[in-house]
Amino acid sequence: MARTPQDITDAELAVINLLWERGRTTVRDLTDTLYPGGTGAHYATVQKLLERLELKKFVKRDRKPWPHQFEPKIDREELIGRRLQATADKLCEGSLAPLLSHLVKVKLNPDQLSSLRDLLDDLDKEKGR
Amino acid sequence: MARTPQDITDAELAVINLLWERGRTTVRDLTDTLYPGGTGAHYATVQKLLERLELKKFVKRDRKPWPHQFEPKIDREELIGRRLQATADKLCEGSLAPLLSHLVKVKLNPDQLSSLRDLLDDLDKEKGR
DNA sequence: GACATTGGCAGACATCACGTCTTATTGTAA
DNA sequence: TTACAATAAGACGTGATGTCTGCCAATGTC
Repeated sequence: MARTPQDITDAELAVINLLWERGRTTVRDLTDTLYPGGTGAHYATVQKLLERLELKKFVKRDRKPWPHQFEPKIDREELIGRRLQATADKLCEGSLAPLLSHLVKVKLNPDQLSSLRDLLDDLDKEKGR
Repeated sequence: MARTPQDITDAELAVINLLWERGRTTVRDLTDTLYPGGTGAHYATVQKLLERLELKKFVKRDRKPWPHQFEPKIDREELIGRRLQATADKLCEGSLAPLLSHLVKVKLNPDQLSSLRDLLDDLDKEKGR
């Protein structure tokens, strides 16, 4: 049985998290934040993670400026959707309904339930327009 | 950055999936279904997967009968919840709300939305009782 | 009871994912 | 051109994961 690689690994996630904050920045900036007082090795690590993220199309690299500028090509919302779908694929034959029903029945408290209801109402209004 | 091992791996999931169907059964039965006409090696593989699942408390082994009987200690629902929480922990600081809002806003079609509404109504009725 | 068959157990093993680091090359600014 | 920073390419160690071998224990058959 073949192993399924992660879309975005934990270390990669740390990088892209920062990218989501910064929007667009350099390896140097990311490294200095992720590893304050870090060595050249740390810098190379971040570089490698960005390289892999670029390969997987989760990050866009602008090679025009020097040094290169990086920005996320996926936002947190999309990643959430991707992970949810992956969970549904593995556990529910692709159907999202079981995820939803589990959230509603087991994981949500009354407050969250009521804001969910509000959210549904808002959507209805939009649709009605 | 330490890697986070899977709760249940893909190969293990194949086994526990079958366990969910059978409820309670033997290695032999699982192996014959998973690897029709399989060899002794396949049998040992299933055995090892079960051993690891037992270690991780996802499967219970009854050593009284011969051969041993296995049954799941976690059901699909619980595993879904676990995966959802893991996603929330990694992407939303543990909060489930973003998952929910993504599902509602992006992944669900009108039919699914309306059955979600029904589900909420049902829950309300139960609460009212 | 001796034997054949099946199951259990312990551990070896190969592969790959992942995080990290080294080294060499290239570009930039002074 | 010299010094320095960034890029590029790849090596490396560890551990997760899936698989398999080999040996012993339990069971059933004659």
